[in-house]
Formats: sequence, structure tokens, C-alpha cells
Amino acid sequence: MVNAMIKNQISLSKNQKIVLDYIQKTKKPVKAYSILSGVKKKGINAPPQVYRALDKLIEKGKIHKIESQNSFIACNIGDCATPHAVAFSICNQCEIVTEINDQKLFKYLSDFKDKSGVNFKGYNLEFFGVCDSCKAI
Amino acid sequence: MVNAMIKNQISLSKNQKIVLDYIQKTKKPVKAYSILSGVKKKGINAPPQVYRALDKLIEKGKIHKIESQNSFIACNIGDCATPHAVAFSICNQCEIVTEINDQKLFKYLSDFKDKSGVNFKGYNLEFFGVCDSCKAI
DNA sequence: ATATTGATGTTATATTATAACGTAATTTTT
DNA sequence: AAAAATTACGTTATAATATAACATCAATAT
Repeated sequence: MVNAMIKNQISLSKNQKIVLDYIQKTKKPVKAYSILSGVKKKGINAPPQVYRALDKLIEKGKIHKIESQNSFIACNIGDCATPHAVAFSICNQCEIVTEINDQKLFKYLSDFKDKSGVNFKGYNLEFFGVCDSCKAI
Repeated sequence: MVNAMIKNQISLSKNQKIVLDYIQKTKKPVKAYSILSGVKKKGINAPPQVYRALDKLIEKGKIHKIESQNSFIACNIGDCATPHAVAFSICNQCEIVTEINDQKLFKYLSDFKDKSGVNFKGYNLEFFGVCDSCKAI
């Protein structure tokens, strides 16, 4: 029982913590090589170290990749239960990304079936527009 | 009037035609450098020529970029009226991509508003799963 | 005719990501 | 606890994706 709980807690390795820390500090999505320069002083020296950490953090639901930007953001839902079923809004002007947490949308997409009746395990949805702050300018 | 119609016909430049031709011949999504090697004999020699054509073809609704694959497919809806509001299904095994043409889904996504009431101009939706052919194996 | 815009060709380089190898730490199994 | 298996680490090199910059040519609009 207790063991099961402990196992459920997702544990992070040293480099994974360093990379996650860095991503969580920023508001905008960050690119892999920005992360690399940002964590050099912590002893991470080479791209593979960053990319390996990123891969694991995605698997563990701690971060998401924004495919249209090749950038990464922290999951704002804590431990994301569905790391492969995600939706974001992206401002075309300032490029700020916000993770969308909308149960109705999630249900709609999870239930969606294509013409041949195939249902999908996951999805990545990126909305594009201009955010309120940019509209105000 | 006639002029307006002629203007409405989307015209393609020489390189744009070559690149589109190549993409339409393939069933699977193709990568930029595959296109480049595929059209070398047609006189296209360097990456910028391909990428410029790709950009224009996307603008003109002739092709779409599959962001999660950095690959490109021909629009299966002909002249896509909404080149920046698209949905695809992607097989995780064979990586085949199919463009989804579902009016209900389109309406749902176009009407979607985030928490702050912002409505979005476009979206890119990629569903992931295993296609029927791969399931059968 | 001439200014503007769109397209081309080319070289070089920037950006993003992974292969491959050896080693060390951690976890699981026995 | 020892052996085996898995996971993570560090490093070098290189692959794959994409753009900057510049000169030239073509088309179209004023």
C-alpha cells in the first residue's frame, strides 16, 4: 500500500530536476538550446543531456513540447495525467503559450472517431490567435 | 468580374509546381530534404528553394505541415479554404497521416473559446493512434 | 517606363536533434 | 548480499531541419 504510493510518486533524476527547474522558472516556452545555456553552470554540458531529460519529463507528464515552436513548457496541471492528450493556445504575436484545461474539450476530443470509426489514444491541439495583452497594444 | 475569377485561381510558380507535384505523388508525408533529393533532376539544387516553395504552398492551402513530424502532405481537400485550421490522424506505427475533414469537428474547434473568452483564428490538431492496417498485423 | 513586388539561384551558416560509446548509479531478481 | 538488468550520466561527433544574406531576373502595377 505505502509502497504503491511511493512508486506512484514520480521520481526525477538529477538532470531531470535541473532541467525541469529551469523550465518552471520561465513563463514563455523555452527551446532546448536555451535550456542548455541556462543550466551550464549546473554542470550540464551537452545537448544529449538536455534532450534526454526533456524526453523523460514529457513521459512523466511534467512538461509538454510545443510542436509548432520546437519549444517546451511546464505542465500547468501539475502531474499531467494525460501527457499525450493536450491543448494549447499560442499567441501569434508574443508567442506566449497557455495550456488549456477544459474538460469538455478533452472529452470531445477523446471521444472523437474518424470516418472509419477509429478512436485515438492521444492528440496535440494548438490554437493560434492573438492574446488579450497583444490585442490591447 | 472575369479578372476577379482569374485572380481567385491560385497560380503557382515553377518551383512551387515542381515541389507540389512531388508531394502529391507520395502517399506518406515527406520531409523537406527528401523533396530536395527528389526534385534535384528538375533543377532545384538547394534547401532554400524547397523551403520557399513549401511556405508558399502552405499559404495557398495546397499542402500542410505535420508539426510533430516536420513533414509535409498535400491537402486532400483540394484548395484548402482554411489552411490554418486543420486536423490530422497519425498512425504511431507506420506514421501515415490522414487529413480529417469533419465539419462538426471544425465547427466545434472554430467556436471554441478559452477561459478568458478569447476565440482563435486557427488551430492545428494531430490525433495519435494505430491505424486499421497496423492493428490488423 | 519605372517602381514595386514576387520569384529565383547560390553560398554559407544557424538551429534542432540524435548516434554511438564508455562508465556509473540504481533497482530488481535471485 | 551478489548478480543481473535497467536507468542515468558524460562526451564527442554528426545528422537533420531550417534560415540569413545577397545578387539577379520576371511579373505587375502605377
